[in-house]
Amino acid sequence: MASVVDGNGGGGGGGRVVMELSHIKDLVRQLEGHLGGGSQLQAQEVCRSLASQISSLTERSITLITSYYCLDAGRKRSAAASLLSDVSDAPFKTTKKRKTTEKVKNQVRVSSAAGGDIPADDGHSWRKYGQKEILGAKYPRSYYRCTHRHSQGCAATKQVQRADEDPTLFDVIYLGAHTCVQSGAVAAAGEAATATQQPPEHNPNAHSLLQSLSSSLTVKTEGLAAAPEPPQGWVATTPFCLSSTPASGCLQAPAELSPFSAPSTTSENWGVSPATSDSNQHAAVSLPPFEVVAGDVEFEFGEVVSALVGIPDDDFDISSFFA
DNA sequence: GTGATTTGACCAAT
DNA sequence: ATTGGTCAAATCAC
Repeated sequence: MASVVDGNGGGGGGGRVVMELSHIKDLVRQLEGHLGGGSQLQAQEVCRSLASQISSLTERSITLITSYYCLDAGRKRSAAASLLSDVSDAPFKTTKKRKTTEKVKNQVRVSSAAGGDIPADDGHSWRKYGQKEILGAKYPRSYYRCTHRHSQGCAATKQVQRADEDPTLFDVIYLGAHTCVQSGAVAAAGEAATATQQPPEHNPNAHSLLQSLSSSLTVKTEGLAAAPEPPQGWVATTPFCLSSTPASGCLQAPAELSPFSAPSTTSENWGVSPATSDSNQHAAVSLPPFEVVAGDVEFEFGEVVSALVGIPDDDFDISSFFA
């Protein structure tokens, strides 16, 4: 989370955001402590109070981040706009034109599935259409497009490249948003996802995911303020598993790595693990800490969430996710 | 037979 | 000229 602000520490808002979020973390801890403890009426009152504080603190943090972007000569702001932009107006073209910009770009690092040669399933079906040796990289880059490209005109593509420093890790760059309707994965994300649809110009899959998230997440912000910068410009990132079949080896984040966790610096903190078959009906949807990289600009969950859902970040009230 | 993968070629951006 | 992204024919797997 701290990475959303200047790494050089010069940003006036950066430290404050960290402080605010640390405060939120403490409040959430208190909230957890009151859950299930004490008399019900008393606990309810305390929880309500804490939730209110969390809500206002998150809004303040968002304000700080927003003002930070405004101050930054519009660079990150424009990148954010790019992230929010509609990708449907940039469909795959019939030419072999190289596409470099103006596309939703979501960069994550994933571990190989069960230690194998391929990245863990991300819940979508992909078809490989190319492979290329990349200058300066040990391993070739593979190019995938959505299987439903022709049947449904889905323009989503992804690039997978084995990390130089750790062959068991893959850098995956998702380009474009899925416009296809996948049976299974997203559909299983919850009935709520179908109840309220966002306008088609925004990513419906992401919205489904986020709705699931909002109903299933547990808030923990362990070690938030002390989170050091990640190596090589990567913030520990993991794909969000949309798979409805947990046994298929989808990434499952430990509880302490909820979406609101601080980015961890080691990939060992997340990865492939069998989903437990407990009573948690949301177990199939796991959202480890993730960060979106748009161009060379990084975004954290608030902005990412607003971007994915399609709500302008100025209007986005992240406190709703705590409700 | 059908669909996925491989791989060399093509083309645009830099 | 170099590099990266895509195409499409050939090949493979089921």
